[in-house]
Amino acid sequence: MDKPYQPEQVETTWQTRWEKEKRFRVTEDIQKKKFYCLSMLPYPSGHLHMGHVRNYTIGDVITRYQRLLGKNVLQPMGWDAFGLPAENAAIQHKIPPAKWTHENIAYMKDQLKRLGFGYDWDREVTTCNPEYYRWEQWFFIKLFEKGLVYKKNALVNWDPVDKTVLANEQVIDGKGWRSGALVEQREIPQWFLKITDYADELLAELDNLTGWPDQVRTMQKNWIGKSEGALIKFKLDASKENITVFTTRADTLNGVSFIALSPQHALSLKLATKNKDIHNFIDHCKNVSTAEAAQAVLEKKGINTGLYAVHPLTQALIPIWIANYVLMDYGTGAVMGVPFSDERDKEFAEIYNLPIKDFPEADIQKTIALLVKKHVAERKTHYRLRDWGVSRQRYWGTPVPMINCKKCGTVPVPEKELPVLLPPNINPPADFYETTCPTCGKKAEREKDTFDTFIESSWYYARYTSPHQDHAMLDGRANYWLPVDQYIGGIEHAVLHLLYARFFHKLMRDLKLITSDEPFTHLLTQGMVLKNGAKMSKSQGNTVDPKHLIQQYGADTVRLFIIFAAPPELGLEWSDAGVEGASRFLKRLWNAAHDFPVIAKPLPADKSRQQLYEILSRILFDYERKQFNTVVSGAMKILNLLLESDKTVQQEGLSILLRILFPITPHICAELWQVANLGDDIEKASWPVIDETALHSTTQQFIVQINGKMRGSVIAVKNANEAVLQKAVYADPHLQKFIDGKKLHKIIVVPNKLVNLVMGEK
RNA sequence: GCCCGGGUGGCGAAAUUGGUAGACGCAAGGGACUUAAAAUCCCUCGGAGCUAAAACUCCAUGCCGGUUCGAUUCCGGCCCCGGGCACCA
Repeated sequence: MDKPYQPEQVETTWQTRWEKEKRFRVTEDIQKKKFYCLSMLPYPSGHLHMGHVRNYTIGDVITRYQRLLGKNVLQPMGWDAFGLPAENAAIQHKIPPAKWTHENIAYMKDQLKRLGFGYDWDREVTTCNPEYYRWEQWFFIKLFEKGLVYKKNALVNWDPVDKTVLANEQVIDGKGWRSGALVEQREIPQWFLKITDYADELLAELDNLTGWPDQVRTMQKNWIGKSEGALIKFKLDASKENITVFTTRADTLNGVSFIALSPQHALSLKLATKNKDIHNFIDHCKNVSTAEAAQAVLEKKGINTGLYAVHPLTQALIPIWIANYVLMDYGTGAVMGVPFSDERDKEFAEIYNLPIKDFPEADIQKTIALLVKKHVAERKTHYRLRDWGVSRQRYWGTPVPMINCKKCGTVPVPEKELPVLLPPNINPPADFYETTCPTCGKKAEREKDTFDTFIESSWYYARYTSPHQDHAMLDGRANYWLPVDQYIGGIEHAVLHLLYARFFHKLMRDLKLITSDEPFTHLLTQGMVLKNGAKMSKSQGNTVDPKHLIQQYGADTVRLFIIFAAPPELGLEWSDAGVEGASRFLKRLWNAAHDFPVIAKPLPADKSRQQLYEILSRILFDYERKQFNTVVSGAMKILNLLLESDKTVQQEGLSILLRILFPITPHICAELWQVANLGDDIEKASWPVIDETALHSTTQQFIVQINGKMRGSVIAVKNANEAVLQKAVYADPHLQKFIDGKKLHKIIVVPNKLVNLVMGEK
């Protein structure tokens, strides 16, 4: 009687062995080809969810596959540990954010280990530890010294009842999520990184990122949004002032029927001081979240300023309005309203009965050239991309390492005083921020704000390469491992995280910390694991904890199922059904490996062996294109085939089967490799290759189509030509009725696959 | 609203990228084994028509149209679902 398959026992055995042998610890080895495989690090929210399992299983499959190909593979793991949920937990359950975070990390780390992922834990990064964020503070100061950092006023969501700044996520239908109060946009001073200085390079290099999905490259291209247009000046009728608009359609200048200003435009604000109606309108416009999506769906509203601008060509007077759909962040905060050619302008014009002027559209480039010549316009390249606001009015984040001195202004904290540590608790004593100015020595105050957590996730991948380095942000090891060869993470990060990380890489390069231009050469954007049709998230309370599945079926079954359920890039609606099938397959594999005979060297040239290698060649192809779900189907086909095959192929087949499944279900394959007497350690075996002799055959099946419709098939010699195939088709009794009484016009042959006879009436 | 994806049996999906639509699996139904159940094994399984059964025919990849000998795949238009929209991560 066979020994029954007990996953937990098998998995513990192998996990213990791998840990003891430090199997996944790697060092720089110039003799071997390196491969850096990275999965996006998790936010330690409490438990792993199915999205994590999917992400990390894909990463582990690629890692173990590359190891079997003989490469020196680095696969690290860490924790994106700063963020809003820790503060919410602190408020709701009175747990300090640090305690909550570290407990979550301990729990989730256990879960990752239980799933058998091959990480080099020696390189673990936890972003809320001072050893990590001190280098972020150091780096920020370097950028400040280089002039890549500046401070300016910017809008935030303000909850007037709770008296706090709200994240966009915390604004629901324009109201604060806890207080229910109508939010207000409020202007406060904030730090910005000059990502726009890098806009051209970030855009141009997208063309070189051929290992990235086109989808992501397109999204980033559109996000950067480079557009060639013109600045056009409109003189005010009643004064010497001007309004400058940016337009990509200077050729529509003749169709202008109004000028629309953003409510935050300097002229709008100036008018508000004198005119109560305008003041009230601008105030009213503030009652909306700063999120672009919220503003884009607003009903269009405006107010007439009573002022007029002079049309630069016709000298006609054009009314100036303030409109809620004009964004201050884009262009100059003022647009020329051309209802005839622009949908939004048209909608606005219809609401306020502004004229819609008909005019012939002209060539844009020629018109701009002409307008420039007449001194009416100035060529301007504009980017949709805005500088990155990195200040957050929060406790649980990296403190901004700056000091505000009344006399000297803003001064960086001296390098030797880094790191600037977090306050001891969420409501620090008033004197906590008191300090002295490093320049003049007088009393001064430290910055209370912390950094956007996107900063931590913009360079963690580099820090993994230089673990335990206390004297520098990165060291020489970084250039051995970077860039990352394969990055895997959710499609929801297609723009923000991946663009910021690219930006940071270029900043680190320009500060001579690394030499490469881009951080990630290949990117796999895994589809989201959905529950009830929506993204699994803690705030929606629809996460699924894999804990019970692992307990019931074991890690290999969970890994196998999540890989089998859908191709990596597609969304996956979660359902527990189907896990049973994965478990059943592993039991059948277990039993088969115990039953199959050990035979020395038969290698018969039979049909099963040919099929075995046909399936294998497909599997090897699927590994290369990372379509792992069909690797699993292929493995199932091989097992089905072997169970029906002659004993002579069974051991050869099993050896192949275990090796191609090993990256997906490593524990059971390692165990069965020993059981089947194939060796002590499956990782010492080479990756399977195709035996061409097994595939050798002289004949081939050809699909027969008549007028493009499949009507049967014929067997013919390999590489058969038109004449041979025609003869075979005409000789086939089954195909007679499609041929009789018809005239052959044309024969189309797809080599070794198909023949199509195009026929008509005689 | 704007940008990017997706839509194929009851369900997850496949189709080596323009050439056999539905591989592989789940669920379901029937059978074998069993005192019984579980487990396991075998068979059926998109729809309609025609059959005693097979064979065969037609329809079918969100909807409408186009290109092609041939379209799930390419092009145009629409509908629905998901992701992102700069302070969720």
